[in-house]
Amino acid sequence: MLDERKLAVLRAIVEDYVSTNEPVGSKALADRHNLGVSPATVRNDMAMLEDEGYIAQPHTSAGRVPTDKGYRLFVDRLSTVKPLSPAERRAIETFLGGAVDLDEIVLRTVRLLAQLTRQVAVVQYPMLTRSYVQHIELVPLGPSRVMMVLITNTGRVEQRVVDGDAQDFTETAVADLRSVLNARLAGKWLTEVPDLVADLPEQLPAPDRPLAATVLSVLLESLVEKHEERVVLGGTANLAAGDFSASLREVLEALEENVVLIRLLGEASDPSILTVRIGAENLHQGLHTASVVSAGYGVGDQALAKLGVLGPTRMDYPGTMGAVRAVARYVGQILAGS
Amino acid sequence: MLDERKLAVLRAIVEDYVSTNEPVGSKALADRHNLGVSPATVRNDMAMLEDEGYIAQPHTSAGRVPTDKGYRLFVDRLSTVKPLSPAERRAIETFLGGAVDLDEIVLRTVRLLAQLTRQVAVVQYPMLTRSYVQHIELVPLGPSRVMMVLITNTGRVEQRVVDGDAQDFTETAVADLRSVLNARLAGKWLTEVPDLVADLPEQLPAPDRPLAATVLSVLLESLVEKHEERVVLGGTANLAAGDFSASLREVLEALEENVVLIRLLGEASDPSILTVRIGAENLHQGLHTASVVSAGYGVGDQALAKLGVLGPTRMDYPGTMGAVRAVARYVGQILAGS
DNA sequence: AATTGGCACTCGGAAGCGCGGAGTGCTAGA
DNA sequence: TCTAGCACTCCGCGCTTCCGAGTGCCAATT
Repeated sequence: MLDERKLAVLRAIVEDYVSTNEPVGSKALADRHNLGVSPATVRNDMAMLEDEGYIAQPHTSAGRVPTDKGYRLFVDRLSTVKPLSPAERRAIETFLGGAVDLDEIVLRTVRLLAQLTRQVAVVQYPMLTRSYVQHIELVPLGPSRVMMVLITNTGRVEQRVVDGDAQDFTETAVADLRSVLNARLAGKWLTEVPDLVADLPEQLPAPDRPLAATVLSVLLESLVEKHEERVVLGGTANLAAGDFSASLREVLEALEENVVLIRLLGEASDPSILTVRIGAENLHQGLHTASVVSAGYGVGDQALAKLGVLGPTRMDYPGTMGAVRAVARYVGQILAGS
Repeated sequence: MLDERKLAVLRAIVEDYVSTNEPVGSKALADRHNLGVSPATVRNDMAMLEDEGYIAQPHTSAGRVPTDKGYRLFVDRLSTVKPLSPAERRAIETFLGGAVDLDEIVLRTVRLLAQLTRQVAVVQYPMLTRSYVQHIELVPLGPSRVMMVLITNTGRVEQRVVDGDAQDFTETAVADLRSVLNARLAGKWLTEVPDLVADLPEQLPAPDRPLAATVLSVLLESLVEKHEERVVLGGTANLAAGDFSASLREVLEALEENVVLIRLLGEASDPSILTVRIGAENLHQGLHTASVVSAGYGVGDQALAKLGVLGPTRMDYPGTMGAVRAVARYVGQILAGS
């Protein structure tokens, strides 16, 4: 059905349309790309491609524009991820290299991605569930208030204030609980934590139990609740440059909701496997005119979180994919090294 | 020069233009607002107002539009802050009431402001410099790594990892330093901290000094560096609704830079004193088509930080000012209560 | 002296018109 | 199966026209 040449035509249409933002016609196509056939032939192919739903014309007697389905085919079979130029690679290295703590790494990453792709960048903080406990600290704040600080190997810190209403927590009880918790949990995966502490209150001397119960409930809560993750946005200004004008409001609204952003990046997959969602493939209503290119990143073969960019469906997929993949890899390296 | 009626005309122009977004002419003006004079008279006044630079016409033979200077006069002398409706007050209370920790208070505040004003909301985290030390915690992470956690009375937590290269920090040295630091600093203003710890290394036994020096340098650094504050944005989607279309990119770019946002809110002033910056009064280049309404908020008469909204110069100033003032007050109350 | 009515004038924006050109589909021939 | 030719479509552009809201000015009125 779709022979080699028809695919070449589709590829050419996508490439031209992406770079010019104008419907592309048979003549221009046959000229610019040396397909070795006449415009008339190209027209036939285009008619076929249109029947199959890969391209469409905005109005009769205009050129063709790729449909979501067309972009899909292009991404799946007609394009190869474009590696970055050496200059870009160097830029990444120097730009990310200077980062000191996790916050800064994430911040720089998002800026870098936005700049490289000229689109909106989204970076998720490394997931708690894929990390292990480095240390748990309990800090007495007052007679019945304790602050719990959970530190993970990825450099992430979660802190919560534990309020025990009128209960009195003694210093020694706090100290005891701290050492027990660390003995049990240090080096363990966060996912194991609930099991590991289930029987803990019973094992403690009676006076310590109320404290332990309260602290544990907060600890577990923080594991569940915050593994809905934090995301950072950058490059929103790139939305102003064309394409979205009509649906701009919807897109901005979607980007304001963290939940939406997290869903956007999709389920975690292996690092350096690229996911591309085109147009209506995005679950969220307001993003039917947008595409998302995302990848997991992490240390080794373990995905800690995802990052990606969002742009119009009319997007330079090979280039964007190259940038996302490269950045994901570098961030992994940086994280591993720190 | 500017008699009572001319001012009334200016007020009417501003109000009409804000609500209709169309240049307002003498006829419509004399009709809608019962000024008791004929269109011809209004025209004379308008000519005068234009000479003085309070209004301008987009092109010959069009209605008049307020200039920045016109808005300025309107805000300073012709309008009164519009109090919120009881329904809105209740909405604020219930919306902010449910917040549990500082992060959530700030988040809800920014959403609330954005929704209430239908503009972009900016909220600054309570300043470190106006807070006092609640507790300092040191957590050993490894042989030569310590985490420092600084907790302030406003519920804010700063944490830093202190890396002592190859130096060995003993558990007892850490414990000693912790208790000394807390004895000296608990309850003290953050601004006093540098003085209070200046002579500290010398007063400690020799073996503890390297640790103390390293930790202190990080502590001081965090005070200086992070008092450039964190800000949170909300309601960016409201930018899509008109007015900015041309300068949208610039505005979005400005909003991405924290430094700009902080400057935007201006120097801290007393709570519930409203600051209004109109058009070119904003320092930042890209924001010459925008206005900012901001206010300090805090507990008692102490301003901890600022919050505000950003919108087009064509903005409902009385309403916006009312909303900003009300929200600032409520946030102060909430903070005081927790 | 301030206000008003009248009047001529201006100019932007919408509506209508014509036209060129890029693009298409179709058919007949290589 | 591809190509050349041809008739047809329709968008976008520029041109004109026209309408009306709005202005400035002046003379008359209070």
